[in-house]
Amino acid sequence: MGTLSASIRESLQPIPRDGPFAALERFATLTSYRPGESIYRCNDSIEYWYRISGGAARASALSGDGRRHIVDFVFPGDLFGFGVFAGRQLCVEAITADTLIARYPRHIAESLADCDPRIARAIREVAFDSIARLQRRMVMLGRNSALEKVSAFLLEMSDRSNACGPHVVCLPMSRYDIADYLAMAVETVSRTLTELRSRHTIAFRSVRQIHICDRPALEEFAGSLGVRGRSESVDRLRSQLQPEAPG
Amino acid sequence: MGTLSASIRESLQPIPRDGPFAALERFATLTSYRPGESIYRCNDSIEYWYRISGGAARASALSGDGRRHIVDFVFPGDLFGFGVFAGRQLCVEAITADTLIARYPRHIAESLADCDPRIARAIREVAFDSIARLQRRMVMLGRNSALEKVSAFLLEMSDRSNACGPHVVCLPMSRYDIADYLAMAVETVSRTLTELRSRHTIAFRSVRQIHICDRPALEEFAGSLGVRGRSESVDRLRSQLQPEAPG
DNA sequence: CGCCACGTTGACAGTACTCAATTGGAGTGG
DNA sequence: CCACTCCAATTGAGTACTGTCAACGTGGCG
Repeated sequence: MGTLSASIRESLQPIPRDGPFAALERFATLTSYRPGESIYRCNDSIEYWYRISGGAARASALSGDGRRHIVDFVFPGDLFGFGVFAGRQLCVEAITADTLIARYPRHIAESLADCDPRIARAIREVAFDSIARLQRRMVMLGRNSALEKVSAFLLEMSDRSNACGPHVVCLPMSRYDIADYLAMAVETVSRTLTELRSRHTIAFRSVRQIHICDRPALEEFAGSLGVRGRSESVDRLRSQLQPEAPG
Repeated sequence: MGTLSASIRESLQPIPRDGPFAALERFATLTSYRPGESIYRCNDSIEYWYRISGGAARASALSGDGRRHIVDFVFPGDLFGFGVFAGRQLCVEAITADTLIARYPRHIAESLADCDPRIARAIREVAFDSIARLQRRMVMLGRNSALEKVSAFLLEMSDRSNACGPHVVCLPMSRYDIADYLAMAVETVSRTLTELRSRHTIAFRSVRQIHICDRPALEEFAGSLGVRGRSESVDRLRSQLQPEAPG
């Protein structure tokens, strides 16, 4: 755990002092959270936007039958909380020790956006990026194979939580978190990881540190239209099969 | 088909001449599309925002194995195309006859947003709503039961495509579209609808017009945290089971 | 009338979920 | 330092569900 928290501490993203959000930083409130601690509860009033600057957190919703659904993991640099809690059904909890969160009063942020078009534009950018990422995740969730889901998940984590080395993925979350994120049973997650290991696609440095031995194979499993956009492969596919596009 | 297209024509949302988007309407280009026609192809350049004012359309992505994933259905009044096509992996196709689309040049919209904070704010609203809706859909997709997915889908359509009567849902899309939207096989969609009918939860007015006989039962199947937010039931659940929240 | 796409139903197989037991690692107390 | 506990993670066996393949029914349209 010592190594992990050290690597996380190294990945601390300083609150930017320039850029379009600089004016906003004056009104930020910084708070540190312990693992499992709630940053945002389901029925809290929606008065803030958040930016995570260190650690990791999960945004989860409770389903009717008591099932937990993890809607998103957030990593240093990510903004969240704008449209996220419209229905007030989500709560956000810290995953790692020393999760550092900056909180911005919503009405102040809105006012600043009204005055400064650059801020407004930057907020739009962030929102649009969120939409694009959510849609890619939707495609990922739509895959029915466990192998596809887990492979795509590892690739996504490899891109987003870039704490460890080039081919090493640090997973701050538990297997249960992964299961609730991918909408599958914990046992299946575990089994799939084991299978990937036996295929020598990945290797375990520790339980939560995974070495990607064969990234092309992983991308193959995840399907070419994975979480990351790869236009060339999509082009190739589009030429190969024309689904039902009429003139 | 005559009845359907009539009911759709009645649901035509006129382009608003007032409100925050009024200034934008001067630059709108109106186009009508036939069923299956592409409004936006995968690799088109991203130069426009779109507003659908009549009919219905689907936004879909192609997966690596050739599978089609429908990321969203859009109905009259919906705006789309802002962050949607960041990865250029989505294409949008009309579903019904006389699908009417207004197209706004992106750079003009952005400029107007820069000048008028009300427009910028309105765009933010739309984007945030999209995010919230996408997250609710993510939870819906996460359900593993076919009954839950289809029930939640019917409730969502009942709320969004409010063309028909109070308890009647018009489904402009095919069973295949529904299957690709819910990430399940066509046959399972059909079987589940049949099961709901045999339970007397729904009834078929026609193949694409469904009468909801027992809405509470449908909501029960969909799980209380469905596509629509119901705080009270969530509260009840939260008090019943405390998943793993530490102090 | 026949074609075609859509929709439904049936039989079968495969995959993932459930229940259950075991292993492993971290933290605590003797 | 070791035993003990607790929880995460893994593995195993059996079941239920859904996907696949196939056939059939249906409605619109040339």
